[in-house]
Amino acid sequence: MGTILLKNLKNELENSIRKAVDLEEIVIVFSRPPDFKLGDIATPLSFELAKKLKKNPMQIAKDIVDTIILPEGIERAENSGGYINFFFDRKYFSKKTVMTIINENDSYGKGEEKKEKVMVEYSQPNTHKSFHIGHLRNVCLGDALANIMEFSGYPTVKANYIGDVGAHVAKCLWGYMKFYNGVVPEKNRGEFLGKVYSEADNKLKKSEDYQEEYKVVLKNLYEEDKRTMDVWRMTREWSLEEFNRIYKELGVNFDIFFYESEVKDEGTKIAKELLDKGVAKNKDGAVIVDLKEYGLDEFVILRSDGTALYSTKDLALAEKKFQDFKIDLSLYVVGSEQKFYFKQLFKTLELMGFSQAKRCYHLSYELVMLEEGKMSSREGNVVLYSELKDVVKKEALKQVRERNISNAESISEIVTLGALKYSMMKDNNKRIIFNWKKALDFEGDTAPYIQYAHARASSILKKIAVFTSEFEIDELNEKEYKLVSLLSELPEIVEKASIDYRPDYVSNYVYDVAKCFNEFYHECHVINAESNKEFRASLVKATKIVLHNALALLGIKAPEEM
RNA sequence: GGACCAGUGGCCUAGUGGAUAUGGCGAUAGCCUCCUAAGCUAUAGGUCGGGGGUUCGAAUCCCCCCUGGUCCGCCA
Repeated sequence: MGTILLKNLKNELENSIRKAVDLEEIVIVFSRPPDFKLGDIATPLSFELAKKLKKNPMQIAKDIVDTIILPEGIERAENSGGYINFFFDRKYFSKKTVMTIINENDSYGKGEEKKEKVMVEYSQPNTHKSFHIGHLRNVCLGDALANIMEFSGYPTVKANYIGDVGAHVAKCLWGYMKFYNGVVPEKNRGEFLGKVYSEADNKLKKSEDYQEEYKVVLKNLYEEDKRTMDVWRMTREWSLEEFNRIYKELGVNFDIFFYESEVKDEGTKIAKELLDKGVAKNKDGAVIVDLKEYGLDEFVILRSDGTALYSTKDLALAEKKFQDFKIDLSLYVVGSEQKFYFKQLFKTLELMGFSQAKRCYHLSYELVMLEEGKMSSREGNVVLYSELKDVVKKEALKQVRERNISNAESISEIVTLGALKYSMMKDNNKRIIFNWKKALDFEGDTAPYIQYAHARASSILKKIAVFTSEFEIDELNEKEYKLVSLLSELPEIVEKASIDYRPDYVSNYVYDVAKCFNEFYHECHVINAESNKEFRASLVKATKIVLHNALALLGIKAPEEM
């Protein structure tokens, strides 16, 4: 890992300020001035000090500006209404930044290697149900989060946890055996099961006789009746095949797959052990952990009939993660409706004595909804991932063909997946109201816009006969410098995203970079540049690297042309 | 009833203690003999849900209220 210029400058500057102020225990906050003309970084420190020193903030700022010994690379400090604004040696900064990016290339933005091992659990689809656009949000967010953790230096394990047991499976199996027994669809077998599930659920609501039949299937499933298990294994495989096809298409690679069916027995054992240890207690035949003193109610960890619950299995899975995989941080990407549940789970893990319980984090996200309301696999009013992908792909293909580009098929695939993923990357505390018009929009704040900027940068570089990363800078104009300045921020953005678990920091950033590049591109010619030609070429290369690296964190490919 | 999340121009959105609130969509007016127009430029559009408070400074923190959503299940 090379030097992170911007961060180093800030550190050195902080030291200089400390010396100038000569006070212990002050927190120095930096911000960006609203305009580059005012400086490169600023601090409102004097307002903070005014209280302590009982002096006018303007005077304090002036004193600091007069006495501070600035580190190398920072030209001057200015007092502006109490703010202290610092000006970089911009040519030096630009040259250093661009050269650093080009040298580090794919590693630019990478954080220092860390010892703590992270596991990100995401996707967690249920077999025997359809994979819809709500599931897509989870995969996109989870994969981006895992990529960000890894890039910021944590050894990271990408984990999936498949829900292959439970009532929904029994419903689907009942429906299959009742109405489709022996049917093996040619293709899209997973989707077929999704439809069977929805149909079964509907019919079960309407008939008590059906209910009785279903209960037998449920019992058979729990008791691992041979015939039922055969159908279960076959259909389960259909769903898994479909999931794997989707993951492959999305370019998502899990390191490990867990299955509910594999941890339920271990979970049952744990629940009983907790009962013996006194961590849990018996209530009406069920095993519960009393969390009332933590404001978390009672947590049921085993049914009174002795069968496993979601919680039972999650306890076993967590133990496996801590003990077998030796992870230090455990991140769960799961919908926000399970917030309370995860608080209970983490508290219980803590009571079980796992030190890692404090480093468990539930990254929650809100639903993807349709304009007419919530989607429900049960109701069957869902937009399937495959439907959405096909429609978007068709539009992308149409648009690529209009542009006369040779490998239309692969480019349109890249554009399609980029557009889908990027749209899922928004603030996870907000609902996404899905609509087709927006899904087919490739302009403005979208992935294709960013990919397009990358393609243009690539195109320029191809047209430059001799590329040299040796350059001097004459005069820097505003567009050039603004771009440099933004590019210098990637390492900090990645770091912040990994600390706050916020993939959207990266998606917002990469959009800003693309926008800034487009503005630069329109104002500053590169190939026929009258000045700064070599510098601009290098700047374009650096931009391409930053766009590529940031998009890669989001799991989005950066095409050479489009 | 209790808890949590959200509320920013017509719509979507950035910003969670700092300077004049960021962009996008849509609208209007321009820019392809010039490195790809999936682009760029300009214009119009704002009680940052409402009201109090803390602070030198609040979209951001505290309190109350309104609206929408979620959870409080031996479902996941």
